Amino acid sequence: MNIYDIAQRSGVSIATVSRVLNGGKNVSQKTREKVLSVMQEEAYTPNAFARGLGLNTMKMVGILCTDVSDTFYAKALSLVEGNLRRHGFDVLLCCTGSQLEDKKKYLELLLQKRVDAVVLIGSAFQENTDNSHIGAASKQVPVVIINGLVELPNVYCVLCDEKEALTRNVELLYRQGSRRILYLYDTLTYSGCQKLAGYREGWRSCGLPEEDLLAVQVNKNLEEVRSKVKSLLENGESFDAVLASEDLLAVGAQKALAGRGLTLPIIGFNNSVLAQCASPSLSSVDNMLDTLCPTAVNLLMDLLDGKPAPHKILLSAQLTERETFRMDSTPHV
Amino acid sequence: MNIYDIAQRSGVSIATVSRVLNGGKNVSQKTREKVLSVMQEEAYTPNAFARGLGLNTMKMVGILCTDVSDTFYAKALSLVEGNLRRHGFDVLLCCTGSQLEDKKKYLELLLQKRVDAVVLIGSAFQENTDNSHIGAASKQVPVVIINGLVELPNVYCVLCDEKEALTRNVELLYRQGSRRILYLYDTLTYSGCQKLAGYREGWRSCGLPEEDLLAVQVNKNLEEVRSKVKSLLENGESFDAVLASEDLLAVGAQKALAGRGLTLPIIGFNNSVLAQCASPSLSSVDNMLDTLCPTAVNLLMDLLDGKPAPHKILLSAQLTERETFRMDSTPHV
DNA sequence: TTGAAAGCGCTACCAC
DNA sequence: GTGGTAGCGCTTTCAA
Repeated sequence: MNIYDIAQRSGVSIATVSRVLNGGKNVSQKTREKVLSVMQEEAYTPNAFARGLGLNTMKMVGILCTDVSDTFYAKALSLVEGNLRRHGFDVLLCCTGSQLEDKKKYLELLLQKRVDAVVLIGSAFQENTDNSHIGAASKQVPVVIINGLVELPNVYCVLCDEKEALTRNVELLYRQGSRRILYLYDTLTYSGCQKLAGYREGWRSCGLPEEDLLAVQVNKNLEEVRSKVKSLLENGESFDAVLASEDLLAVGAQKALAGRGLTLPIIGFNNSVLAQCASPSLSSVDNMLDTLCPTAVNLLMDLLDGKPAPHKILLSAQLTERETFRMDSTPHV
Repeated sequence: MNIYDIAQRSGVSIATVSRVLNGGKNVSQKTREKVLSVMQEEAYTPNAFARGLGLNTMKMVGILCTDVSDTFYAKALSLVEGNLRRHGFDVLLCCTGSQLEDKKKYLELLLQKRVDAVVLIGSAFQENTDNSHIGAASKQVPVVIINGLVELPNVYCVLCDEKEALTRNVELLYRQGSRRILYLYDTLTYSGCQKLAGYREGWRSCGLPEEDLLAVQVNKNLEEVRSKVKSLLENGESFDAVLASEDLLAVGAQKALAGRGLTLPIIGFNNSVLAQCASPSLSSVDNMLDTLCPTAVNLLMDLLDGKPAPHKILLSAQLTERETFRMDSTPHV
């Protein structure tokens, strides 16, 4: 069933059917109704490929994400998808993993499908050395990065000030009496670097001795984190509070500490459900996905409408306090 | 840059270019190389819409999911996407929410995009009353349901025997000495009903009195679950073990119990990271997404290749034991 | 092994 | 308001 069939059965030309289909203006009420009723009867659905060919768009946006099974990315994806759909766009999803080669390959794959725009979720898409693929993509369609920063033409970034968040956390703990704050982090993506820089910055602003900085890299795996922190403790490493770049790491640390009967102030990051599930529940930095994502989509819609838009939108984070943070921070270990 | 440009620059016809593009057989080595090199030079990418129009497929599979931000669904999505991509298919993602009207609407939207197949993630897509939309969809493309069961032509289901899993859990706890097992559940989707039935079945097989059945429905929200269980305890409801239809519910119960200084055996469901993050970590039923999803995709690939495939594949679940389950189950309360 | 040409189903421009 | 028709960029059949 195609537009010709509908035209024939309605006794009009395909041009008229096309107008009805697209809400065109120059159609008499009577004709429109007739055509619509025929479409209904025949359960006609216009061919999206043909339409795409003609209009040079299928109203699809490609979303690249390193790992949807990650709680944080999953939430971002959910929000972005919902907002895009509200604007009539479909989402072509592509999970890349963390290998640069794969990210490049999949980005190309997405572009080949002729998406109207690309959204990159997470700063993992911002390489330290080589962002040429993003540059290439942005020559074809607008690129929006959620929580990453790449300064190139036609690339737009909406992100959270994670550096500042970490600085504040350090200062907060300092005011509570902590003097030696362990910082756990996993990857050194742009986001990872920002957080680490924030940790150092806070340390400095509190006037703490630089040689006491205690930043430890771990894999994002609960058991590995737990055993890492456990071994830190066993080796006599001393600290009186814990910050983490990710809730999961905070939970791992908490478990290690609990294993030794310790309760220190711990602050996670991302404010995911993991922080809530921990016992006691963990305070965590909320990086405002709930505003970040709609903002990003709105920005994209402006772009596609040909309106100008800022290349960078920076939101400040917000600390969500829970049980772990309300405790007294008596130095231990 | 289109196929005509490439043809011209290569000194051949578009037919030949097309053959090269599709790995066609009848092209001389020399011609092929020439064309390929021109394509390379011009960074030519065939137009996916035109190709879609000609082939009547863009090699896309639509995935419907009620809520990607849910840990369980996110993992399923991740696995399905990865496996589909491995087979050269792109994924059109659509998050529907739980309203039937929306599910129907989005399913249609997906079909309008002319996807090659539809994958429904979760039994939330199996309504108790009206599955006509699934029937309609299956008349156009194969429908694969992950962890749901709809018996219709061209609908294929890959699922986990959750009923049996719950029955076994009850029996296990019974052998450990539990006599009054609280069962927490949220929705009564197909999956929800199966689990509940399994709980009852286990009760029966243990010869426990039916009037002691203690199944309580709660919302899937940590705080709500916690307060619900807390109020059960306050109202003198007695139980000596907890089963849940979802890890989050188990965690909520655990928190309520901990608030009263109780530690009972608790078994969650889905074996998500939440169960690991809880303290003490929770045993949980693994419903085998890691095998379920690849199996589903392989089945789909067979279908698309015109091979026959079973309409139902049932896998048995597996209990992952953690701290909460290794404790003595001394009856409390 | 290659090329010419007829679709695929739609949009949009131009006439009437 | 309506219809005729030329693309859009590709695949595929048929001839050569």
